[in-house]
Amino acid sequence: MPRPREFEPDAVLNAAMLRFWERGYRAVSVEDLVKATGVKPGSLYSAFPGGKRALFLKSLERYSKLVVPQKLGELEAPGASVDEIRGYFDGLVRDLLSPEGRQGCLLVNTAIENAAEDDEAAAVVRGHLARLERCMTHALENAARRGRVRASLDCSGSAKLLVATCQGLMVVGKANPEEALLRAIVDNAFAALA
Amino acid sequence: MPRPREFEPDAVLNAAMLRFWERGYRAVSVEDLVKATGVKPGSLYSAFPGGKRALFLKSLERYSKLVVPQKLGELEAPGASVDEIRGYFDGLVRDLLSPEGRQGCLLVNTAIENAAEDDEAAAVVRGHLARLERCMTHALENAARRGRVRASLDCSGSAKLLVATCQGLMVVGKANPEEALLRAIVDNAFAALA
DNA sequence: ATTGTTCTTGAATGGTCGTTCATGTATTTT
DNA sequence: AAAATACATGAACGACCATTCAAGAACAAT
Repeated sequence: MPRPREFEPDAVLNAAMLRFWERGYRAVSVEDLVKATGVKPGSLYSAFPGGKRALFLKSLERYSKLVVPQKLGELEAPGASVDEIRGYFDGLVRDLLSPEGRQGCLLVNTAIENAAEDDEAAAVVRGHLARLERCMTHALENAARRGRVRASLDCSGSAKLLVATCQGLMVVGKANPEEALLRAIVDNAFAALA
Repeated sequence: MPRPREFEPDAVLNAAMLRFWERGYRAVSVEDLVKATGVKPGSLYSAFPGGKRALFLKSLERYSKLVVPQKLGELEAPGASVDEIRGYFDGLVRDLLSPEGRQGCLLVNTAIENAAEDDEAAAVVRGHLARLERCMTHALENAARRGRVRASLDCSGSAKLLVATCQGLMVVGKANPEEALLRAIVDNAFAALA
C-alpha cells in the first residue's frame, strides 16, 4: 500500500560519508547533506532516525566495511607478508599526494575530532585500530616465518608501531603533502624491520 | 587620557588557547570564550581584531612558544641525544594517560581539523613539524657521534620517522589511551634505532 | 474509484552562531 | 571641573544550525 522510496538509502549514506570524510563532522551541515543528496530534510530524518549524528555513525561503519577493505587490499589475506604491508603504506602515500585523497582517513580524522566527546565514534575507531594491528601482526609473523624480517623482531610490538606510523603518516601528510618526506617516513619504517 | 584595560590580553589568549586545545576550533563558540575569560564580546573583538579565527591563530602561536618548548624540554638543548628523545616520548605517553593531557597536541589536532581549509593554520603546523624534525635530527646525530645508535642509521630519515611516530602516538592515544599499547609503540620505535 | 499507508516537500521552529554597535564608564589631560 | 579618549557592556543583528511538522502526492490493496 505504501508509497515507495524515491531514493536509495545506501546512496544517501555514501554521499554523507564522503562529506564527513572530506570536511569532518562539525563542518558538515544538514543543509550540505540535503544539497549533496537531493533528499529533503523530512525524508532524511525519516530514513535515518537520529539525524545528523546517526548518519555520521553509519558513515563510520560504512567506511569500515567498504573503504577500509579496499585500502587494506591484500594485507588482509592470510598469506600477507612484508610486501603487502609495503603495498598498504605505498597506497597511503599515493592517496595523500593525490588531490582526492588529501582528506586522509575518516577514522583518523574522527579519532582527533570526535573520540574525546563521542564514545560510540571512539569505539568504531578503536575497532579499526585493532583490525589494522591484527593484519600487521599476522603479516609480520608470516614474514618472520619466511625469513623476510630479522628473527629477533617483536611482531606484536612492531605491528603496534606500524599502526601508529601510518596514523602519523596521515597527520604529517595532511599538513605537509611532500612526496620526499612521506617516502622517507615509509622507507625508514621498513628499514627498521630488516 | 584613555581608560585602562581591565583584563590581561595574555590571560585571555591563554584561556582561549586552552579551550581550542581541548575542544577544537569549531567546537568552541565565542560565547564559550566569553564565559571562560569573563571578557564580553565587544571587548574581545576590540582587543583581538579578526575575532574568533584571529584568536585561534594567536593561540596556535602561543602554544608553539609556550607549551611546545616545555614539552620538548632538553630535546632542544644542543647536547641532546637518545635519552632526550626518549624523555620526550615518555612525556607524551604520560600526558596521553593523564586526565588533563588527553586533549593531545593542539597542533596535531589542528593538522587534522583545519590544515585542509586554513592555510595559515597549516603553516603553523608545518613550522612545528619542521622544528620537531630539526630537534630529532640533531639529537640523532649527537647519538651517532657517541655510538648510542647503530652507525648505519640514516639520521635525517629516522628523524622524519620519529616525528611521524609521535603524531601517530597521539592519534592512537586519543582513541585508545592504554598504557601497554602506548609503551609498546615507544619501545619498538627505539628498538629500531639501536 | 476509493481507501490506507508511506513518502515527499518545504516552510517553520527555536536555538545558537560570529559579529557589531550604541550607550555608559573610567581615567588622564587641560 | 570639563573635555578627550579608550574601554566595558550587553542587547541586537542577520545568518545559519539541526530538527519538526503539516500538507500534498504516489503507490498498493480493496
